[in-house]
Amino acid sequence: MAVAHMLNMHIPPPFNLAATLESGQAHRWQWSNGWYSGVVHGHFLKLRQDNNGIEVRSSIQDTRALTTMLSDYFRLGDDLVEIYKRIEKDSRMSEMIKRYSGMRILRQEPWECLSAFICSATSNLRRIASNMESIADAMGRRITLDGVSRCTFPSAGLVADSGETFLRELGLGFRAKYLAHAASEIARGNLELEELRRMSYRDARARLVDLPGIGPKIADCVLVFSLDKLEAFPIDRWVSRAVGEWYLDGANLKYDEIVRWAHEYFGYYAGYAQQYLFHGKRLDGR
DNA sequence: CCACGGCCTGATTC
DNA sequence: AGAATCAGGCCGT
Repeated sequence: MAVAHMLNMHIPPPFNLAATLESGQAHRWQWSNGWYSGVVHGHFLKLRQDNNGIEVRSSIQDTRALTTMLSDYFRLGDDLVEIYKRIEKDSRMSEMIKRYSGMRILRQEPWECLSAFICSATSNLRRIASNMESIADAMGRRITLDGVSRCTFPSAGLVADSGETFLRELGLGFRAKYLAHAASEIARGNLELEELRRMSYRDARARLVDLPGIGPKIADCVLVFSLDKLEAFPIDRWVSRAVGEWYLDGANLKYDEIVRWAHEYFGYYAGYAQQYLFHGKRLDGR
């Protein structure tokens, strides 16, 4: 068995690993004995926050490559202090920022992110994670670290080859058709997710919404959590409640009207504002 | 354009 | 206990 390599990586405060990994944006992190374990870019990683940043255990010996990968994944280029200044428009947001200070938006792999949010329709975090794990276990490549094994998330080509029926058997329900279709579009070369990264928010979103089973909410999630569109403002039931109760006094606005409001009110970093509203409202419950 | 039922399925609620 | 209800939506009518 391969030996685990260790790395201590400095991350300037504020940084909150737990809030970042458990705020519903990524779906394959598991907590056990003080460590978060997950698979990023085909590598099995274990992470633990310490005073200086994070401790990392992995099979990667090239510390420079690992540091670059994590810096990209955690979007360390985003200056949280500056972002807070821009979105802290009121005491409510101030409270959320204080409570979850250091929660970052991740830069996930687009295909995996798209898959997760296709699975998210009328589902819940536990089941989304279960679906993602089933897909990985069925088609991914098995990798081991510290005696534990996980699987990489399979390529769109592999998922396309597996087919809708197989995905249904994995428990995706009506979402199986949508995931199979998206996988097929990518495998055939009709859709290149990395191209969306270079497009404007509007154009990239229009391209995603074009796919069956992908509406504005799922598109916005993929755009903000994997394609660098920090102005995307996904509105699920929690964000809808938060905005309705805290800002719009129950006004019955439609999805894109709320998005427009969010852009005017929070500005470019509306996506970050959304993450704090979502996390806060969801943990408060009901 | 708007409203509403239906969709898979597993956990939770009644 | 067994049946409704509800989950980080979207589609078709």
